[in-house]
Amino acid sequence: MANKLGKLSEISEGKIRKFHDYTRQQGLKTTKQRGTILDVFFRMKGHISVEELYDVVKTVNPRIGYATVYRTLHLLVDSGQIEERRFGDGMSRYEGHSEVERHGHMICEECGQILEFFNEELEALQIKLAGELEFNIHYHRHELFGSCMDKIACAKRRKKNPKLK
Amino acid sequence: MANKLGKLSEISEGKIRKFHDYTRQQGLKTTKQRGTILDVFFRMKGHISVEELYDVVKTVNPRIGYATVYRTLHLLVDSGQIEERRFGDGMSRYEGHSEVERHGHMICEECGQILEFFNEELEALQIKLAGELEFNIHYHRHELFGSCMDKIACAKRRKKNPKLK
DNA sequence: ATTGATAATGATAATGATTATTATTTAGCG
DNA sequence: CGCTAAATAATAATCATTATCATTATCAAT
Repeated sequence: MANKLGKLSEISEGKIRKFHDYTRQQGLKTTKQRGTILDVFFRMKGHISVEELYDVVKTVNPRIGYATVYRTLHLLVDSGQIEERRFGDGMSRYEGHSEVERHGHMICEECGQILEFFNEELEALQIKLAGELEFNIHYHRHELFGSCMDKIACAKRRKKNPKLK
Repeated sequence: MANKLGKLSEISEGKIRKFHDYTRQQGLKTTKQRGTILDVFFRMKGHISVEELYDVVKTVNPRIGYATVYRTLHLLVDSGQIEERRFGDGMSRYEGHSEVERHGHMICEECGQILEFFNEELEALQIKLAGELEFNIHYHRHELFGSCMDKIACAKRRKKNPKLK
């Protein structure tokens, strides 16, 4: 199932394996459609919307429906292999390649670029603050909205992304 | 226009005044409906959804429409007097009583309670991290999802909030 | 390999929050 | 008072996401 997208990384292969462990354990079935969707998803990079994924999936198998893409992404989230994000552009985005477990995002409001950041000190501080209010953190969301300074690349990306306001 | 909601705070009165400054400056008109909506909104506390606000507004003036509530909230945001938040429960929530400019939220997944937190060190750290990636922050969103430890109150709130999953 | 129970699929309708439309009413200035 | 632009209320439209349902595919047991 080689295609013009990047090759599957070790990490991705591990995630696909864990996904299959999960579905088997849940008594769910293995299907070609899910195989295709997983394969495509894990070759893409970044924070992928359902539409973006579907568009590529269609090029591999045009008979796969939108609903199946949704369902498979939900299963991937349930199985813990990917994460759902909402950055306020009106749709969910999914990421499967977190370099680190917990990280934040900087979202450029000009061009839509998404940078990731992680900092130990920040993590510790959050836990400390939660503790002070007797709060137990399951997961967090930390997003900085603003503008990236890479103005040339920024303008280029903007052109490719006409949906941006 | 006294009702069973709390009384208008100094801060709220200031915000209402600034709102009127804004609309006048923009050449917009003053209407009874907006007056009612402002009055109700600023007597409520917490992170208010359109539906919650509309339900109370209706009790004051049942002839006010849903769309007017939306429009007025947008105007309030545009004028800088309140902030729009999305916590992932599928709808926008608005807050007008930030004790501090920038703060984060801890959201209890059990009962829906929303706590606010603020920390100087955290703010400084964010700016530093953004600087390292040459990113200029306009605003941020920092949310910790988890469980509050106040289990008795938690269960009570849960009962009042049947929409929670 | 065949069968049977059940999960998965694909097409499409439904949902629900938000936004746009439009005919009518109202505010605010001269 | 009368005019003009803005605001309102009711409702239709939008758009991402979910639910529905008839059909098809998987897979364990035979």
